[in-house]
Amino acid sequence: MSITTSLKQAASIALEALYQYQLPAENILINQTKPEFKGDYTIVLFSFVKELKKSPDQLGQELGDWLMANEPGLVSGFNIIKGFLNLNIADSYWTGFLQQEHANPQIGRQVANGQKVMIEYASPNTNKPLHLGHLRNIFLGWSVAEIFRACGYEVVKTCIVNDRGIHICKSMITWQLFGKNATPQDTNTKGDHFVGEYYVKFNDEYKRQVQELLDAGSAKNIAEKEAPIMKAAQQMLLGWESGKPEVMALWREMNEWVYEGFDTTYKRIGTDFDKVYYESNTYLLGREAVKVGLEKGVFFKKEDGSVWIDLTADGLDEKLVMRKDGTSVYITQDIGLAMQKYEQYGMNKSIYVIGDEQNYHMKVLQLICKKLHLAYADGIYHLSYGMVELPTGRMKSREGTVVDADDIVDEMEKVAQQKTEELGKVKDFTGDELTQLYTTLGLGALKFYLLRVEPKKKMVFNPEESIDFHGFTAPFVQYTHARIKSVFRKVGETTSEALNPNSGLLKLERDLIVLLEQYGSVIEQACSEMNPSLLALYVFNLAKTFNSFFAEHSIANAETEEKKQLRLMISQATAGVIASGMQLMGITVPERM
RNA sequence: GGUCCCGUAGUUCAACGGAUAGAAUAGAAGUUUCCUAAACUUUAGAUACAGGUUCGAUUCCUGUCGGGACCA
Repeated sequence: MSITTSLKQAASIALEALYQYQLPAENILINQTKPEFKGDYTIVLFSFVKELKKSPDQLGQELGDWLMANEPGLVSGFNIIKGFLNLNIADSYWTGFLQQEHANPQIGRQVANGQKVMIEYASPNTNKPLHLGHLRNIFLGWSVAEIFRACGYEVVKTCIVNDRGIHICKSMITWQLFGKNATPQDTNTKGDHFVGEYYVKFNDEYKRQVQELLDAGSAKNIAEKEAPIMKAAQQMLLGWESGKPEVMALWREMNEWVYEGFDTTYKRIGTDFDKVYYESNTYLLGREAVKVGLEKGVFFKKEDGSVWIDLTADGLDEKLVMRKDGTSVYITQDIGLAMQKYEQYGMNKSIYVIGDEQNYHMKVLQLICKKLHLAYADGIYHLSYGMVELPTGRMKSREGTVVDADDIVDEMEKVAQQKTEELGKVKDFTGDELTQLYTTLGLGALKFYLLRVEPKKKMVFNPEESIDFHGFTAPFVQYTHARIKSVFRKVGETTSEALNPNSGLLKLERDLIVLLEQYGSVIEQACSEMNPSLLALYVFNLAKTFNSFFAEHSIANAETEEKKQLRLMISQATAGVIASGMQLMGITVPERM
């Protein structure tokens, strides 16, 4: 149990014992004591000072006395300033914690809880390569999956591939017209980039044709409709829908190229999926749901035969769920897929990592599932994240400002290489070791950069800042880990001797143990908020505090053997928690750098 | 027209309604006979505006101004 939980429970019992006042432990507010005051944790008294009709000073004194008398293993002293009861936690508590946890690889993690969570992320279209926005999505999805696992959940990672529709037909028709049977292999191009080029070319050609028609005197809306290449793409979509063999063959081949490209990128950035859904298989789903909804009276039919749901009572509007020609719309497919996922996996929670432009859509999806009384409706969560913008504003494909995923990873690794060579600390590494280090540092920096901001907030990707490996970055944290490992290589391991609980702790030693003790709570909070940025913040603070400690106190030449052991244990625990916390963000840490 | 999100140091990010609003970068000044200076120490700098709720508001409510997303 965490120290704050223990303190809350103790305080709750104290209030009952002293004043017969019942206050659930979770309603007691405990903060970390501000550095300018004496103490480790602080109980904020204001919330019950009024109820108990006592002065904050008197209340604090009585509560403090009670805690000292009844929880001597926890509380060793206290002081009261205004309505704040500052508690000193006993040194023996901290040394006991350190003794027990310093070598525990499972530190902060929870045992299996029997719950299953599904996380859907990445979810690309197959007409163009992945970009920076996908990376934020993928890193978030992966990290949240790891965090749930650390909290005892069984995790299923999924991806829905948007592999059908007009967008892919655009690439297909352009390849047919201009591709001269070229392939990714014989042009030595990554498959997803290869197909993406034809998508770009489609737009260029389309624009050209529209202009041609405008010049010939067509009205704008006519020209946009009549451009031959657009009509051809639409023809192709019809061909796909009716299953024309030559269209299907081309579609399969081009998608295959894209998947090869995606797989290369996924592998490189260290991500994968347990189950991949393809929209070409799922886009007809959901019709059953429409039928059920009509029977239950959740949906209604208009005269033209289209089916709707009225959400005006929930502050939304009327939503179309099936067109008059009987074809389903996105929301219908999503309901259908949600049903299929649940049938296959029976998960307790289903998390969708999708950009915030879909907030409305996801709200509607969940609401409809609730109204249909689907078993898993309450388990649906939209992990909504904000757009990644450039300092110049939004990325726009038309203006060529989209940051390609492969390019940015290349760039980051190049910077890692350059900085490593400048410092020259690992000249004895083999080529493979160096390559691995550049990936660890470059990719780590990128992941950290994208994860350190709260997901729901939009963020600015500043290329210059992103390649800065100082301050609030992965390499800073990784460096701390490498330093600790270096100490152990030189000084040796910790002994199994028990720490003396009464030898006293210096401020920075104590600060570090206090931080280490918080790790489990941080994971828990990151899980309940689905927010990896909390971990980024935490490991950074831990590394920073360790660096101060490292500069201030010697480990190898500690004043006594006892101190040396204490500091080795602190170091070992710090390295372990850094590695563990970074792993939850999909970031590895080096032994040397 | 309707719904939703966001405005914090020059910049990028923090702060369950809690103490003197924290970091990082950029700026200024320092630290290497000693465990990795990708580090450490010191310094200066911010809550868009106007009301309200209360012991206390960056946080909650109302309005204004600015930015963004979505629905039709």
